[in-house]
Amino acid sequence: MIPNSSPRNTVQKIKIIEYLNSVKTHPTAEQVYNAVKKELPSISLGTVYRNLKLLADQGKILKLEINNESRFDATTCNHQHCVCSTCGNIIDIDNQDISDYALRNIGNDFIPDCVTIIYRGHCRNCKQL
Amino acid sequence: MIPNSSPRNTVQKIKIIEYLNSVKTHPTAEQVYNAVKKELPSISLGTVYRNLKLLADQGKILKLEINNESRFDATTCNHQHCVCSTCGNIIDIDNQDISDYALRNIGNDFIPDCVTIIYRGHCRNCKQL
DNA sequence: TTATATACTGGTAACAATTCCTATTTGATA
DNA sequence: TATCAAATAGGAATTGTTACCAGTATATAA
Repeated sequence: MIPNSSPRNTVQKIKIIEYLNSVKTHPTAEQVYNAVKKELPSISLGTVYRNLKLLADQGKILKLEINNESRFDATTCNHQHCVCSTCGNIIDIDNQDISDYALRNIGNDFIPDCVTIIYRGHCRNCKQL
Repeated sequence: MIPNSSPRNTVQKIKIIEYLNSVKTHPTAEQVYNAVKKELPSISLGTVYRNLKLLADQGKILKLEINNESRFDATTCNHQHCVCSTCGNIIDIDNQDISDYALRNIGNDFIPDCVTIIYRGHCRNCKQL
């Protein structure tokens, strides 16, 4: 008998993915927890963390590290992020050329799997002077 | 009388910068603390954190966020970093073209101050199959 | 269907990185 | 030098994250 080792589609996991797919923001684990809790009041924070880690390891979601906390994104293709120093919002940039250029020109010292590009500056709304 | 509000060159701050200038690694706050402590046994971890944050805010050092912890780098010009998924080492890439390309092609939605580029993959030593 | 193995869960404790607090010290000005 | 705000040491508190474990629920096969 072959041991059952396939991942399971639990309600918790499904709701977490559904939530991430429904938002354009880049929620923290805590924010995912609070959102999913509305539909699944008994879900625990640990389960949210466990599933977010699982999904990120499988490449199904993206994990960003900004200001010493993790943020999650259901859009996994190589896109870029901008962090506004004034309002703190995170804006997506969708320019495959930038990632491609970065991956192509890295040289021979390192064999990259992927590249994370994070801009810091100001969004249009917060543009100053 | 004008209040004294200029930043002070404390021994602690100076030793922290000196240490960062002396290494090619990308030490964590804890590692900076342990290193500076050898010369300044009474320095506190809080002081290290405060100064690292201060220096990063002033643009005098670079703060990287890798695997949920901060790492610091005295080289502030736009260079790139590679994190080896196997050995965990961080390797510098010094290719201004990549940062320039990323900054030039960002479009009009965001006005960037700087760009952080982090590759994940494998270094030469850990290259597999 | 039902039985079964086991992946996953909730709850909570533990942990590690970072920030905060307060009395004390120190560096730059006058 | 005397002054005094800025910076410090030390430690407690906070925060984000992971680990643990006994109980639960899902996917497979009969």
